[in-house]
Amino acid sequence: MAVTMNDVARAAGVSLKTVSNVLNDYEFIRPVTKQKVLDAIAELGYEANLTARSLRSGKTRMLGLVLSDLSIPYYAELASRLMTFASARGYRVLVEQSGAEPGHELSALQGPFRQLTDGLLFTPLALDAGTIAAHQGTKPVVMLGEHIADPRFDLVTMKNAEAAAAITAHLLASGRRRIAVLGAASEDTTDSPGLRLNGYREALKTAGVEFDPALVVQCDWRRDGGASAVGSLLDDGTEFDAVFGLNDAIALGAMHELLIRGHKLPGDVAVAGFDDIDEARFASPSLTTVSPGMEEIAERSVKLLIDRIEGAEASSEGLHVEAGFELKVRESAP
Amino acid sequence: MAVTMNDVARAAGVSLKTVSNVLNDYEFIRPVTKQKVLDAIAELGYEANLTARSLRSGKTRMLGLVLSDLSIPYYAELASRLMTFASARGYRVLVEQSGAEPGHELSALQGPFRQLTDGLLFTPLALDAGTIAAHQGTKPVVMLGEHIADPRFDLVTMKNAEAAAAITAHLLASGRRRIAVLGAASEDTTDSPGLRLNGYREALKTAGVEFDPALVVQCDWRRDGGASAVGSLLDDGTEFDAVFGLNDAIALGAMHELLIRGHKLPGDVAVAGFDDIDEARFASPSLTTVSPGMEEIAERSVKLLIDRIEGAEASSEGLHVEAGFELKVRESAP
DNA sequence: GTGCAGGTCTGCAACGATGTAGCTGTACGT
DNA sequence: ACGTACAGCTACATCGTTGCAGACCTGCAC
Repeated sequence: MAVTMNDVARAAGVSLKTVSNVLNDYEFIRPVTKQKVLDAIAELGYEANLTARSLRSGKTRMLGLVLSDLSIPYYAELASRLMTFASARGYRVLVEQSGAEPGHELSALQGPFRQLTDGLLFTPLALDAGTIAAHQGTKPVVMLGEHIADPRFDLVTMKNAEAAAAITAHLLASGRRRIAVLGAASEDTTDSPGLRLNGYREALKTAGVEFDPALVVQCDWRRDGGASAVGSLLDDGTEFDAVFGLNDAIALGAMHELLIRGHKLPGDVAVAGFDDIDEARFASPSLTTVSPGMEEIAERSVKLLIDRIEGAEASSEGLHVEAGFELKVRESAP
Repeated sequence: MAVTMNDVARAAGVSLKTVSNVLNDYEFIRPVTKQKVLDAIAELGYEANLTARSLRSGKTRMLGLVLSDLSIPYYAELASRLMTFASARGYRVLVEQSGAEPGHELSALQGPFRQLTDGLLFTPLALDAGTIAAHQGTKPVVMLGEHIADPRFDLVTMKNAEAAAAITAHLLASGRRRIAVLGAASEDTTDSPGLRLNGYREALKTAGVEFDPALVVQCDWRRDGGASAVGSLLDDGTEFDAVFGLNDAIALGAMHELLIRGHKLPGDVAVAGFDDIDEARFASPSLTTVSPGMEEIAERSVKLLIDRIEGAEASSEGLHVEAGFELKVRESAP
């Protein structure tokens, strides 16, 4: 059996509660008493039982992180950083994979997972704002990403439209005029595909270049999505001199397909992505992309969530945070 | 306040303990009583308090996963699969990043993290077997990877030597004779660099090709490690017609550097890796590598650990499991 | 009719911590 | 000298569940 507070109390010759008070930094304890307790703790090798503490206090000191799949590099890198920041504030992160399925997202929001955590970092991909609002419960939730931009929720996101516009402007500045966009989804402008597409169109308008719907291709946000999307453009005979993948995976997949089919990069086609995942730097050619400030997103979302949990952030409105972005010009689109 | 068992008991007109018995599938309950309880649970929307259950039962139904860094693709993919398998058996996975630092590994082994989990999936990178044995405590631990091959521990690993030999043999079969090895560390043959290097040497011996120490280069197991390692070979003027990166990241980094310096792949140099991470398929050229059976590793390690936790696996000896591997021949070394 | 087995259910204690209330003793103002 | 304030500590209840022991009932054997 493990050492309990009771054992410590007996060894130190004080009451159970005094041990608890020492551990919780209660103000009014004589130094001599405190020392007796600390000595007893050290001698017995006592460690607080976190489960018991959770039961009594109602806090677990864990943050829930809901994302679709940890094997997606963007999420893996984000999770890693979130854990680091959470750890610095004395919290752990418990990850739940939703597979982007509404049922899983909902059960992460309401089910036992929720009980285990004091607050949620939530990347909603399948649920809409109304459903989330109806089931979010009383513990704090911070939204990550931009699928949900609703004043009711706290949200930490990136400057999707501005960054997409900046990278499009970069392609235009290098003389490209027919820029294919891969990965667009609906015309919905509240999610990241929509916002990025919007940024692209804004940049075209600013440059006075006409928008051509034939250059916009839907595809999965994965490498094979990008590969087949650019493949279909080539097969259709659609002309283009640049490709903007709405994320790096798409761009890398497209680059791969273009190289296989014998196109020269960036000579024939310039390629740009979005996210600045690690491998963008090491692709051949290295991928021009935009870094959406993941470090900042991780830091600020953890801070916001913990402040909500601990009551330090009391505003009743949802706070919206947008991290800064940075253009990363590399070989694929100099 | 949340609904408790007491509320359910009152609503169903039975005792607290009967509700508990229903939830725990106690054998001797009349169907009619069980139904009353289930109805009350449904009506009140009762959900068991996991913290209280943990305190009472001493089980958390969480598995600890200790790895160096979740942003490393291999670990991210492994973690994702482990979570899926654990979830199928009703367990969650709590991840701890050690940064491969001995202090962090040790605290994951002994500290509060351990309390929160019923068993540990441990990737030891910095600690030696003796230290681990001295601090592993009483809860089950399953080692992942090959840093520790000690009969005292359960171990799930891959066929490092055999797989490395197979891929080396493949390079030899295609006519390559001077195969550089990137990522070797010490001469230690118990860790993965050592085992893979050994497999390489075995394959050379079998083919009657002499081993040349000049072709073995130490480097970090990352893309930039591979890039600078192959760079130093080129700078030194060492001749080689193939590169075997001891993992895919090294191989991809090397490939990148070779392409930048104008070498033709696989014409001038064939490149092979190890791990079959997702991006190996999508690199240009796509990377020949060996798949170490990650799916199998994930499945069997979770099964072994949970069987230990639940007492289904009682052998007192450490069990050693080796997953099968599969050669993935692609463009970089056809 | 009594004894026994065992199905069905109940009550109490316990897991290990924290919250609340209250009990002392000293310092201080008047 | 006495009341008050508060530092410093203790005792007890409590969080929501499960383990243990036993009560009660029914059916069957003798």
